[in-house]
Amino acid sequence: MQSRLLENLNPEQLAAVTLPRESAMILAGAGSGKTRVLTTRIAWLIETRQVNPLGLLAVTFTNKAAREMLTRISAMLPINTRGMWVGTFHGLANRMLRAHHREAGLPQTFQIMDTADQVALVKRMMKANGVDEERFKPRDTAWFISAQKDAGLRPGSVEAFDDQTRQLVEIYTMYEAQCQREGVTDFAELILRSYELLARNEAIREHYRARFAHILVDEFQDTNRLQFDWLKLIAGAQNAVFAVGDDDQSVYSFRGAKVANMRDFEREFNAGTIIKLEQNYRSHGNILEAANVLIGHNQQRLGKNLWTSESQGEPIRLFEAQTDFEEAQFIVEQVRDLKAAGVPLVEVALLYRSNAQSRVLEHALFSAGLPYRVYGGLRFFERQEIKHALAYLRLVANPDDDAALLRVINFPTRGIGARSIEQLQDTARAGGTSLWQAACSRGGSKGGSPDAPRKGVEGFVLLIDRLRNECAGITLPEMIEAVIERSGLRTHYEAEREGADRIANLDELVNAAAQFSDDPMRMLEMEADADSFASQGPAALAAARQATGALAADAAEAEADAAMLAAGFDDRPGLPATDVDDDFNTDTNVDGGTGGTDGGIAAAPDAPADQLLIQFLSHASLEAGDNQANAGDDALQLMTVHASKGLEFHSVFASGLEEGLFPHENSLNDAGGVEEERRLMYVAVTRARRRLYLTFAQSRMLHGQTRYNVASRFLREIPVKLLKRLSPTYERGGGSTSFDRPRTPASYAPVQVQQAPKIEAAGMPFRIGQNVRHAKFGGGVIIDAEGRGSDARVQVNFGREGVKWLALAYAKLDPA
DNA sequence: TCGTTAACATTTTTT
DNA sequence: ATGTTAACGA
Repeated sequence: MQSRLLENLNPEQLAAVTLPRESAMILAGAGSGKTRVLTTRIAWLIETRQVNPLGLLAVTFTNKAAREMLTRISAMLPINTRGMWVGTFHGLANRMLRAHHREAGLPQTFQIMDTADQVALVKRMMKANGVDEERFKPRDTAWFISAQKDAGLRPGSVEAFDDQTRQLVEIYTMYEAQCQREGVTDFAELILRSYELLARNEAIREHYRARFAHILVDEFQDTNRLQFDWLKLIAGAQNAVFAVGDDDQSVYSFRGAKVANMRDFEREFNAGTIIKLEQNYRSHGNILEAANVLIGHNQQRLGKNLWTSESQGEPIRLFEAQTDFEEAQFIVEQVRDLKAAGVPLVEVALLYRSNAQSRVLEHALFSAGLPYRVYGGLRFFERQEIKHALAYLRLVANPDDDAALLRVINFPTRGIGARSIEQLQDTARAGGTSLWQAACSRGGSKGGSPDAPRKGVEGFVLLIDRLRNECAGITLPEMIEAVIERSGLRTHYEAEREGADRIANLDELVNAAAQFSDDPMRMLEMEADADSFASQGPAALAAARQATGALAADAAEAEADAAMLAAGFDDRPGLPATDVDDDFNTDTNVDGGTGGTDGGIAAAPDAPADQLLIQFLSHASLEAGDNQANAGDDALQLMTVHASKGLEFHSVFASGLEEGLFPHENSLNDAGGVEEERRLMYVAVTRARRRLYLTFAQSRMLHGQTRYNVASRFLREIPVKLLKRLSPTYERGGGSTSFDRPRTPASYAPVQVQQAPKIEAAGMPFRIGQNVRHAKFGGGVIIDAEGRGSDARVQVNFGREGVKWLALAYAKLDPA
């Protein structure tokens, strides 16, 4: 009997879902049902008993994608997804490191820095070691360090041929040592550490290899070198890696993603099969054809052509505006029409290449009273008041966390100035200790009345100690409340003018902690104690339970266990997940185990709240929270093209399609830059189901200056027959005037055209901002002028051909 | 220690 | 234009 799961799959999807246990690459085009294939395969493998839910590993890039996957699996199968290894690279690495922290050389309470923390730490290291901050900017240096880690390189392995690099490596070395001292990691470190753990520890490596017979990877085109190697290591030679990706949607090379990984996959993972999913279920024909032709301009492709059974649909609407302001006006009008026509605003996306472009758009939308939502601002856990509160919590969990200490030692102010901190740092450096230890020894006659609130370092030490004691027997939300009150954060923000929002956010943090505490999905994060027993069948589970006595973990595993039994997954010999040697337990998973010798807080068997705190802090670092303003309402969706990847909308506006902006001028230098920009454009186009607007403006306010741009080359790459010009000022060749605009609705007419700056050359037939045509360079726009009469020269931006100065006496320039 | 001013840079971003 | 950070003076 054929499983119901397989109904309604097309032949390629079906083939992919039901592939035998071997490595395979699924080339899944935009809108081809990629996520469906991935989740259906997981469900199918489980349903047909080819694998135990705990015997597979599914990796994504975002928490959102991981959640989506779990949700869909739950909907397809009556199993408890708790305990399954479905998550992000970072989340899973974190989970592994918590379970084997000793072998990985980390304290169980190790903290994860976000990018800001990382930069701050680099800066501290540079300052402490007298590195010239002019020559090495902390941000760039942090970037360098992450890039090395993403390539799998420790300081010793980085090849440094020049002085500059040598010094960077030196900073990297110091940074690494400091991280180790403090017991903190950064994002890249999680994966690198996890990689090294697997590489060095055969028992652990074999354990996971035996466990994960099936490995599934989403968005493979976004993997970097280290992630690729990590997968290879954990898969081993015998396990199957089911990789799904689309080389045409690779738009993250700037952060280390290697499209080439898709090509290398076949060879290095022994991929037996490559399946292309080319049927698009999302867009109408015209949109898809535009996308196909556009991406066809790229040379570096694996090759894939999307098709649809849908009709051609509407033409793609092209609008050329005089100014960015006018462009925004146009969009407002169109959105109103769409709304009037019954299209929900959440189904309408307004995309742009860079965040700076949202400003004009927002302004127009706001004036028009159209509700909108901007994605990509500050995330919840990145807000300063939240980071402050978390820093106190981090100190409670691990006082050696210098970054946390520095953040809050004088916030709210308690009279600890720069000089006190410097002294602390000297003491710490001299003794090779953390700042906390320095503070304890210095600030510290432990005597005195404990209730007398003291100023200075001593008071701070007292505060943290008191907090830690207080946190011992209470719940996580209570801990956070205690921190907010005791630290003085609440009082501080209450006194601040704009503090109301911050107080609200702090209350929200308590809320989030309460929710987190009883969220079943929390298993996404980790289950440090009993985790590595989980795969080993009921017998090992029982042993683990008995050994640990850790209530939280116990309950969780028991639940998962029960679910397994209910689904009939108990003790089935022969499956990779169950035939792990028992001695693995005693050898490698010592935490909270029989020994009980671990000195860490979390090792105490009766300390579930501490475990919860560690989990919550990981959660805060790994999932920075929603970056969307106010959910719920029917609002227009504003975001960068990058942020739109993976989403789809009824109608899409792709705005600012101008040379220099999209493709972005900074991308023109680096190799493959334009191709990546084109892929980005491809992503933008393929977000639309029914209607697509492409808009650009001849002039745009950027960095306080008016810039004159020419239409993006990508517009020219889209066949004219697919386009409907709502403003004919944009001409492709042809000598006709750019302004033969037919009667437009009044609302489309330019509202207020920015007055072009005066040119000193009186009587010159050209103006700044005017479109011109050159026999050799093609169409362009005048952006500057100088001289007069026979000396007159104009500077023309020809887009693709670059910006050139031309003498009017010689150059054949025609008004276009 | 805190508040003001000057300098500065400004693609894309998840974890 | 704008928002953030570094340096400076009360």
